[in-house]
Amino acid sequence: MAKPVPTITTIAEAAGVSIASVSRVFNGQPVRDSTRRRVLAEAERLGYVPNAVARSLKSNRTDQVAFAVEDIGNPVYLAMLREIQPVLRADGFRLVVHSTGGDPGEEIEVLRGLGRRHADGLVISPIRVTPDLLGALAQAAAPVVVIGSVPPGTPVDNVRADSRTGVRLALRHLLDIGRRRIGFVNGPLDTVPGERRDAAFRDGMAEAGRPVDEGLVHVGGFRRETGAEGARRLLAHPHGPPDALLCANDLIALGALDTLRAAGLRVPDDVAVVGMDDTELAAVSWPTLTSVCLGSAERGRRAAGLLLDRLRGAPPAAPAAGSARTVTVAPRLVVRASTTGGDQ
Amino acid sequence: MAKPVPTITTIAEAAGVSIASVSRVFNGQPVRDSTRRRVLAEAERLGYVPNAVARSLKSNRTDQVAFAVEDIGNPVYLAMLREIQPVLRADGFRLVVHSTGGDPGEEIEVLRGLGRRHADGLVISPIRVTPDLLGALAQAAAPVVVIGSVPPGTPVDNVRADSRTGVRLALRHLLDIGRRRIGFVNGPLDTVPGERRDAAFRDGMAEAGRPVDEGLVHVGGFRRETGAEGARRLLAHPHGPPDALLCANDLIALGALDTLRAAGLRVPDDVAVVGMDDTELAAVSWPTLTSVCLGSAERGRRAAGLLLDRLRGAPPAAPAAGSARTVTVAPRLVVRASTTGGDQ
DNA sequence: ATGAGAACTGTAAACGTTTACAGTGGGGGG
DNA sequence: CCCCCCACTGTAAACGTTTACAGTTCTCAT
Repeated sequence: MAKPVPTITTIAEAAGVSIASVSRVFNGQPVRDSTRRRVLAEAERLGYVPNAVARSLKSNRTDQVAFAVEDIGNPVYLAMLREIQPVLRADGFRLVVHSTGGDPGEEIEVLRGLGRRHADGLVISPIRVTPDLLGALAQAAAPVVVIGSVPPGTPVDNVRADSRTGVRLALRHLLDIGRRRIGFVNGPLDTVPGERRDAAFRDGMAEAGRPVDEGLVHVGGFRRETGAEGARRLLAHPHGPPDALLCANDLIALGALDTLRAAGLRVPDDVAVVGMDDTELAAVSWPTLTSVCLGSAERGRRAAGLLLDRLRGAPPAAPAAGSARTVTVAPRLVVRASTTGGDQ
Repeated sequence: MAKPVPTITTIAEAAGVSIASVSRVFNGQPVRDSTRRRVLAEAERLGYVPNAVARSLKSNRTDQVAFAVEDIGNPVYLAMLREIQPVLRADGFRLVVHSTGGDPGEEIEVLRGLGRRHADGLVISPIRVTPDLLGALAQAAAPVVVIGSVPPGTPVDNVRADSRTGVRLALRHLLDIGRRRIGFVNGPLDTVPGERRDAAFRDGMAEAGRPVDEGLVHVGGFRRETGAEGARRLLAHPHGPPDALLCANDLIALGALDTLRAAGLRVPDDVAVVGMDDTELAAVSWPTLTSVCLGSAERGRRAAGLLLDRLRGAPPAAPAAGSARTVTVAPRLVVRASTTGGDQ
């Protein structure tokens, strides 16, 4: 009852040709028509399927690309995944997904995996950029594209959002609709996005000539509870609640909406709320959420494109010194009811 | 400037031992301590990393598992993915994700991939079960677990939801809160979930002794627009709008909420709304959405478990005739504001 | 019919491992 | 002091392909 899996040799014998001919048939190389037919017939009859592993061993390609993020459930990373997958697939690559939980150790492990030849390339969006990670990036055994920011000089292609402009867009919008006391609820400052958004908020306020009231700044996680909790704290401000809330992502904004609603404050009449990332949640919440679109989908698409360039180009996998490319995706403010209250 | 990637042979020469010893060092087999140290030192120095492809060729394992769904962006599948990944990872498997767009051809292609040895196993959630697909399932070259229903006798482990009970829970709840004219907005009838939910709705109504008014049944896609459009049609019913709406998934329900709000109807006072799948959207919408949890997360977890059983067990990969296991996950009604209006 | 050349085919080596089997050497019991 | 056994190590074959090279068979012009 042992059913031996047929190999190229099995087929060669059955068809009375050499293994080279069988190989050629399956690689579309020139073969006499009668030979091809015989081989295909036997392959069909015996249920032969070429072994991709053996092929990889010779060709040194796996036709796989890895995608590593903190949590694939995060709508931002999901949006990237949805764009990356079809682009790679069109070029015949399969996608291996790694949810690292944000652990730099695991991220480095994934980078190592490139050396093991698990994948031909990697798109990674590290949430914390440690020196170890940078070291591993520099020595990666296959092309890597980073979604996010890396220090200048890092020899790696990268696609970044422009938080600074994004925050500025949001602040300008809030000022435009007449808000003056603007609160800010952010995620952890030791993450790249957290740190960026903090700096951008302060710069943006300075640009607008508004002092930052530390009593109106709250820092927590990029989670809904942080929004709820931050809003509670800001509402208790001695000078009364702020008239606008800038939240470092949509989840935080949703949490803030919960608190505001519970406190009986009207959005946007009493407090305008702006989120960031423009995830699908923004369109679903009530009121619908004005949000800064940082272009996750586009970042995913661009990253996949950059990676494919390297993958298609001959071996010079790692960017030759100085040839690392940086793409910056422009942010866009998507105005909804939580700041204008009109249409819903 | 060619930097030859070191192989087991390179290390063997550098350390003055045989390749067998190097191999043993990296596989934790008994080796004299001094040997081990020398090998590890050279490996470190030369940056040797074992080649997983070559290893796979010998061992006939890839340490990869594939997960194939229609659209990985769908919250239901995403919930599965989030559970599957850590379970498999704990056993050392990487996850290859396939978004098939619901094309049976692509699904069959993924099944074929098992024969090519792309992966050691597969979790698949086909949205349409065609005869071809069943054939491919029966002949899969590696263990497969189906999330969803397959005809009895199909030699494949599967994990299914219990739509019937789920719908019954929803109907009973709606009846309990005094609703009598219950509308139903469903997805395509030629998909497994669509067909199941339709049957369940009709059975459930029959059980409750309520006739089904076809004017209160709408069929479209599993999309938000279908909900909006279905609600519009049902509102125009000659006897007036229904007092409750059962929607075949949360997206449909959200669309319905949009329409109801636009029409000035109050939810749940005028119309109660129930969704299905209990995705994160349900908790975010306004009013928050009562939804039938069909246990996607648990289905994912169970599926991963079943697959691991097969993967760990010796070669009898395919279930021996009749040993296919079926797990049914119990549904649960999550009551929120869209039917009780209380807490929000 | 013959030869040149094209078109195809076969042989064998290589890809980087794992592992059965056959050494090799040293330590301890007799 | 010898021998046996054990622990370790080395040799070589195998995994299933691709491909350089050499060999074979055609085709066609002469």
